[in-house]
Amino acid sequence: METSPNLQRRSEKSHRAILAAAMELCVEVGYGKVTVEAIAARAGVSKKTIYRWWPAKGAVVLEAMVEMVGEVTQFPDTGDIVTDLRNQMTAVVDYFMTGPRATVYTGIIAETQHDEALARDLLEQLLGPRIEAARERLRLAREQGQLAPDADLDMAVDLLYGPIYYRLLLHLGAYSHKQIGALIDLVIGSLGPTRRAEPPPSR
Amino acid sequence: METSPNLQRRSEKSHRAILAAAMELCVEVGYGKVTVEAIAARAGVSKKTIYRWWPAKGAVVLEAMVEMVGEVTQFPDTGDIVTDLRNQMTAVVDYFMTGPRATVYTGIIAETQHDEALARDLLEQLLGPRIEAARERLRLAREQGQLAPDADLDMAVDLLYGPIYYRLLLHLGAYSHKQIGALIDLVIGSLGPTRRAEPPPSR
Amino acid sequence: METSPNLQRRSEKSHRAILAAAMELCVEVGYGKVTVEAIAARAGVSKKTIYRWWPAKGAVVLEAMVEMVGEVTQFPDTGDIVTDLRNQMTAVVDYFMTGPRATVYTGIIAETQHDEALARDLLEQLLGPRIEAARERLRLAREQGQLAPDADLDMAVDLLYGPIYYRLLLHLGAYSHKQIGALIDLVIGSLGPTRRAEPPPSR
Amino acid sequence: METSPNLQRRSEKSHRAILAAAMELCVEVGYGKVTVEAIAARAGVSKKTIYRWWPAKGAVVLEAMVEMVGEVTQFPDTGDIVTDLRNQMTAVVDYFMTGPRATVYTGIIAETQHDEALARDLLEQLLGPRIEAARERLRLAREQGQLAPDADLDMAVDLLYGPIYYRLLLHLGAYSHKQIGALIDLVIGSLGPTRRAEPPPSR
DNA sequence: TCTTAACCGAGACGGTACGTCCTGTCTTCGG
DNA sequence: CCGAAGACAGGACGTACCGTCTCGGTTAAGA
Repeated sequence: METSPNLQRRSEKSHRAILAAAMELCVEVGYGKVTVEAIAARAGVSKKTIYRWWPAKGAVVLEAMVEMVGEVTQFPDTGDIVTDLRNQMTAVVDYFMTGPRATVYTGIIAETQHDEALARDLLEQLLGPRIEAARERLRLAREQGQLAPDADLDMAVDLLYGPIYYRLLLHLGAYSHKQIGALIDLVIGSLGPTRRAEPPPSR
Repeated sequence: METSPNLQRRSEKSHRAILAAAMELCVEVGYGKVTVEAIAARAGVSKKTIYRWWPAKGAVVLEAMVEMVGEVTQFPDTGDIVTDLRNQMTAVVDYFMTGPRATVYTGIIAETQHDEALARDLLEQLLGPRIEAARERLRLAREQGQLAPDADLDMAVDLLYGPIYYRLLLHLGAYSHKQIGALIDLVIGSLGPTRRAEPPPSR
Repeated sequence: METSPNLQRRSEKSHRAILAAAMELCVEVGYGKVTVEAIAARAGVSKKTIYRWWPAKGAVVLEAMVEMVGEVTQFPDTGDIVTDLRNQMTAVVDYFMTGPRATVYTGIIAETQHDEALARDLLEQLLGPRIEAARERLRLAREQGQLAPDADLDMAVDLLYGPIYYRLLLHLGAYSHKQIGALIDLVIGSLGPTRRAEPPPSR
Repeated sequence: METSPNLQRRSEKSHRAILAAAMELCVEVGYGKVTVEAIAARAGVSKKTIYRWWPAKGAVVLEAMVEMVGEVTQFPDTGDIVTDLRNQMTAVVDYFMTGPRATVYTGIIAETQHDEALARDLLEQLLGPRIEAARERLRLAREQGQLAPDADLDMAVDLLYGPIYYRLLLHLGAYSHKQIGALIDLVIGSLGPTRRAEPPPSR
């Protein structure tokens, strides 16, 4: 005995129109200038319909973004950790951090700074899975001896992605493919099975 | 022949009251909920006076922040690069990325995502000088043989600060002092005079 | 096929609250000191709602006034033109030009001096109908032989109402009932069926 | 030994520049859109200087107007009251109630509706003297037997000027020269030495 | 096949803050 | 020491979105 057989009666047409309108507007006028009213107008939808299904603008755009991501950010496993990282990170930078999509992405991240719920969603739906995938790929590499057995995988992820986001969000210019390569070499090198001399023990 | 012989200068009293009010309010209610109106009211100042000297809320708060920074972020040179980095980065994290000031700082960074002028100011007034100081300190260390002679200083800075900002802005939790130490060891280690084995040539 | 089948109509409650608040405030603090903000606050209404339906303060107050006028200014026909004029003009002076309503009325008239649209509305909604009614009553009197067959009705209206508005707006003191009587006697007398001697041809 | 030798140190140059600027601006953009700031800017004068000598915009413009009036509104006595009234009233209508000066004049009158001091000044400086002159001229005519010995001169003035101001301020269209003539004929006729039949006693 | 209840578009609503404008006062500094 | 230049506090302006709330009209499930 279902209590709510058709609770989910949302119109698929409206749903898609809203996501499409949101993404279009973000690209056209920039995330910051997009308003719920404009999305509704563009989608030919009432504001009420948007607020029925999403709590705020950020959530709409996030869903539109998540939908778009698709498999762009997968690690197509070649067996070599450096190659795989290079492929994936290059794709991420090209897709999310360059061109019109960049401002959409940074706009959402900006919004998460004063919207906890959105921060949670961003982490769960977009970031988390990819961080987890990266860690997984690194773990595999470690098992295969491509990394030192005691390599700190969490820090490895931070070292790989941190600089990229840092430069993006602080307006220091996005990384080029070449710089990404150098970054990966450096990070993987320092975690590699043949270790550098221990640094002087520091308190 | 002076071009502007008797320009009336801004009231120092109002100026200080505005900055103080802005910072207080940010701490009390969070950057996102601060409004120009509230700053004006708190400072006992007309809105016009704020708009006369700053283009928007972000600029006011940025100036208040810059004023507060003082010497918190200096590198008190002990001669050892690792110790100095640890001191400085710990101070930065404690000061900017923890407690009530954190949301102020992330709030401003968020605002720069849709305010180019503010982005420029943030870079010039807050970030730039500190990045430059870090690079300078690293250059000195390299000259003193504490880093490999071909160490890429720009990337070093990215590797040191990137993960910290990345975790802050993407809500992954701020670094502990211990993690900062580990990060520095890793980065400096990989750039140290005794090099790790070359990573396998990639691609 | 209806063109606008489901236009949401204005809230009658807000509408009435706004008009009431406007009139109250005018009486309390004087037309000149009433602001749209205050009307909105008093009516428990957002400013937007006022601006949605009226272009400016003057229009709101005018509508409130028009609504209040009711039948105050009718000509209850007794058959005698002098009596009827006296009744009506006395009512007009008492109602519009004395006591708290006076400043409301003069305030609106003042506003029409730099607001063409309001001037039009004042004429159409308040003044015009009453001028027309007066002319109509005079026409009837002329037909009944109470006025000369060639009496200029337009000028008669000007002569009757002109002095009243003139004294009001130029701060010369409102007419007393007695003066109104004398005015009417003079004007109707000069247009009566038994004419005065022609004035000496001039120029 | 004068105690206040230069109490009246106002700069004649500034004074004239202010009045000129005020009048120019009124004509150019309309009384309602003139601001003290604009007058000061146009006159090359500080706002303070304006407020030192006048209480508000209206007073400045009023003085400018008074200065302009000159002898436009005199009654050049020809011996015939109708002719003299026609000359004077025609001049008044042409000068004050037609063309660009009209909106200046109506603007000031509008302002007097919420500025008592200005109302007083208008009466004393502009209106009063002219009303008095008109009454004086009528008194002379009465003494010369051109009016009935018991003619009510105050009401005569109201009847003559009332309709003109009424039509001006209520946007009913200014009187033509011809209408002015008819108006004068009617009013003087009704007060002339050869009286019309008494109107039927009313009430 | 006919309810009937949720969804839908449209957009009015109470709010809040925006950034601008002008007022009338106050301050600075050059002539 | 006057006065231009203009900064200042105050406060209303009219606008823009927010998120909520009616309205009827449409639609699809289930009776």
